[in-house]
Amino acid sequence: MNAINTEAATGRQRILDEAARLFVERGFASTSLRDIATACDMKAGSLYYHFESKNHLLIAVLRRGIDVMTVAFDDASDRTADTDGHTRLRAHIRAHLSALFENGPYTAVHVTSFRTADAAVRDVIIAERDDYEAKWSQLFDDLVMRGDMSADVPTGLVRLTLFGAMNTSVEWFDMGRGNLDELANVIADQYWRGIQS
Amino acid sequence: MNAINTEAATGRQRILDEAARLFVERGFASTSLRDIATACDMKAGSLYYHFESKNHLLIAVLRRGIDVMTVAFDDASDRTADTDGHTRLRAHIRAHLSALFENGPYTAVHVTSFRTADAAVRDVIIAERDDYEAKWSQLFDDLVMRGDMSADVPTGLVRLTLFGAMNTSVEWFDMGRGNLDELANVIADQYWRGIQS
DNA sequence: TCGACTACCTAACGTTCGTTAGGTACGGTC
DNA sequence: GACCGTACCTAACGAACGTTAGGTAGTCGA
Repeated sequence: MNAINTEAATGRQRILDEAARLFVERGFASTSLRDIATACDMKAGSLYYHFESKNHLLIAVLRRGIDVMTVAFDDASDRTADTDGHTRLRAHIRAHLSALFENGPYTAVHVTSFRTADAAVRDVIIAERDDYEAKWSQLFDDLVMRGDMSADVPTGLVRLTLFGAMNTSVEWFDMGRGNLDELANVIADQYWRGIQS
Repeated sequence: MNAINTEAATGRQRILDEAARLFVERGFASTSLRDIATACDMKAGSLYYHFESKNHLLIAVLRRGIDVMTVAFDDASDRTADTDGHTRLRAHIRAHLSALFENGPYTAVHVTSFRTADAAVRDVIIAERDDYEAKWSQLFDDLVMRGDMSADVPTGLVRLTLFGAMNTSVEWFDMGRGNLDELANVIADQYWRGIQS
């Protein structure tokens, strides 16, 4: 499947892995096809056997990022659909963080390289990514409907700030030092209860 | 001073303005010195009269971004130091958003171009930017000390997620459509009270 | 009137980039 | 053993990049 093995894959999969890693590390524009090829023990021209351009490679990486996010979200929904609001929110936050840190660098590329991608790339990806954001909208709507969440809350804006809070963690969170469960709890508690005493 | 005039400045100031705007719009790596020069009605080589390299230009832009943030923060502190916790938090959130949207694109460059900047650039800037983050840490410490904020809250993590929530707004907030006061209120309420019913 | 200084321009340098055309080694199939 | 598709490599193209050396108009105090 999309298993992240202990050691590197080969061929097309290897290219996707290394490209995603480098896009997150240095940004899309600062990563050359020669950089990616070298990381795969290949030459730059060889990448064109698998991808017709650098932009199409980026599209493939972003697509996989959406897949990873979506699978994680749906899994969280399956596990917590019948629980209380706080538990559901925390599970979905944990799932998004999992997509960012535990299933390859694909989802993180959305955070670091989507904004400055060519309009042609963004147009292709936006529609697919909107489906993921719609899942979050539905989650918030459901929380309001069930009375778990205050109806006064502007769910659209809160959802956007929550994305910001989660996504920016790729800039400072260190999987080696920090604990992802703990981070998910902090964000969930903060969004649920607030920080006032 | 650093006034943002109705129309473009000249010389060095003009270069900084256009460079910051383009860095936010396309990203640092995707903005060429020829792009910046053209926006200033200049030629690429002329930029070297004012800046010794593209990286030094980025440093100058980032420095100004820190200035803008810091001035906004201190101003908010002066105005609300003696008020309640919620008011203080909202004022500082509003100040940060003001730095991002109302005082030129300088601060926004930190969000979009700092992460992928050369290590040499980051090293120069990090120390100066740490001072700004320390101001936020002190604010949180003070809120806890005065009993406004729960002592259970991990202020370090919450501060990082708050930065994420605020900063990512440069990707979706539209000054023409949205209201910055309203956005500041939403974020402040959410962080203070939470979203639970 | 004269240098000196400021603020640019011109033209080019060497490098790196995405991309392409044509070639090659190799495993499987008939 | 001829053939073929797969998965690469080699070598080069033109374009764009950051950067530099040297030139030039305008301003200004002496």
